[in-house]
Amino acid sequence: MLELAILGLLHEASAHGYELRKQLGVRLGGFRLFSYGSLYPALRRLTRAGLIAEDPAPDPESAAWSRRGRRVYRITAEGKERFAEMLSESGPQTWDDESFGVHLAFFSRTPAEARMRILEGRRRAVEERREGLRSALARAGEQIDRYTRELHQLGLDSSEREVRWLNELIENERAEFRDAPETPPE
Amino acid sequence: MLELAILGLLHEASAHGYELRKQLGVRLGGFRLFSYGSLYPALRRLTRAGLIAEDPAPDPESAAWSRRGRRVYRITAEGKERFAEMLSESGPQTWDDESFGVHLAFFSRTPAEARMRILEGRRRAVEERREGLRSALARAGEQIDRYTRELHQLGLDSSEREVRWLNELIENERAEFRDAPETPPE
DNA sequence: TCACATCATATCGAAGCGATACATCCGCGC
DNA sequence: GCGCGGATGTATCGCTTCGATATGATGTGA
Repeated sequence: MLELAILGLLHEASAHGYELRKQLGVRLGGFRLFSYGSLYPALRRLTRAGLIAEDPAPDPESAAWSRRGRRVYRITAEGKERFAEMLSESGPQTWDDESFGVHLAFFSRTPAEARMRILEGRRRAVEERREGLRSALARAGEQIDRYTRELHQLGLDSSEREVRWLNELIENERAEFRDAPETPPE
Repeated sequence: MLELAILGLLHEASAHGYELRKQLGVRLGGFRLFSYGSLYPALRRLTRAGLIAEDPAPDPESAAWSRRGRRVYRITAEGKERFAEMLSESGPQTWDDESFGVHLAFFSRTPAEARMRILEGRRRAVEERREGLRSALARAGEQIDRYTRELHQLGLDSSEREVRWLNELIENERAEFRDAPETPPE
């Protein structure tokens, strides 16, 4: 997850760890902020795997870039390939809150069919949750703790909203695809 | 988090691991389901800490209880104490989605003042998120990726809803407290 | 009777967290 | 021009949780 996000950001511009973390906060709308304890190990993993590489010490001329201690990373060709693969993957784990959010953040780089698969998968997942909550609220009725019931109600409302939101996105995708069956503009 | 949930469930009835996990799914309205890889280590941790204890092999008479391999746990006096402490704790981490959900699931065992602190803390946290999303949507406007903007919009809507939901709960608490200043019934 | 689902415990490696440590750099008050 | 606090920046530690997987007992129904 973090690795997908890092590759996505480095795809746009080289950066160092600290900055990546800030960017991530912006891109993911604050719904997710990875800790340094995740970030730095991830950067090392990616480097070891050859998906990113550390930029050499910068030109001493450009003083702004040469702050001591900074380690600037760039994405490699292999990294771009892997990124494209990951973007298009779609499975149960792709549909959970976290992973879906990250995928959406890089959706404009995702091929149209993969976008569709991911949106529909997410919809199925949210619908399941919605049905689970519905039946939990239906059965039980009074015997369940009132706070739990409130929580279920909030969850049900938000699932319903998200399904509607997904329906709109999906409808949009379809419309766009009708207008431009090849890779849609972005 | 898991430990709080386990203590809470065992407070109500002794149980074995597999069953605890199922119960957790019900109690938390499916919004959270811990894996076995978390559960069994947690049970061992709690046992080592003396907060729960393994029930001795059950009376061979009661066949239903004596299924081989089952390890039934009960909460100890120390565990009950610790549970009460944990319930009333309130800090930034108490206010994140997961932790808040678990706390809410055992809210009827939580003292009124602690309930208030937790609800208000959660409200502050959600309001912060809401403001962050609002300003992200305001600035940028067009330059941000449209999918990201959609995600932000969904997040904003759901924060707004949750704040309203929290306001109602808080108002309820206050009303209840006015009617019965000592420990409210439940 | 035998196959299949469910019940049940358990462990492994990987990923992420929160805290913390430790430097450096920059702007601001003095 | 000096120092100080806050932001910048990298890094690691111990811990929790996850998902996959192994293993076997028990119930159930064709």
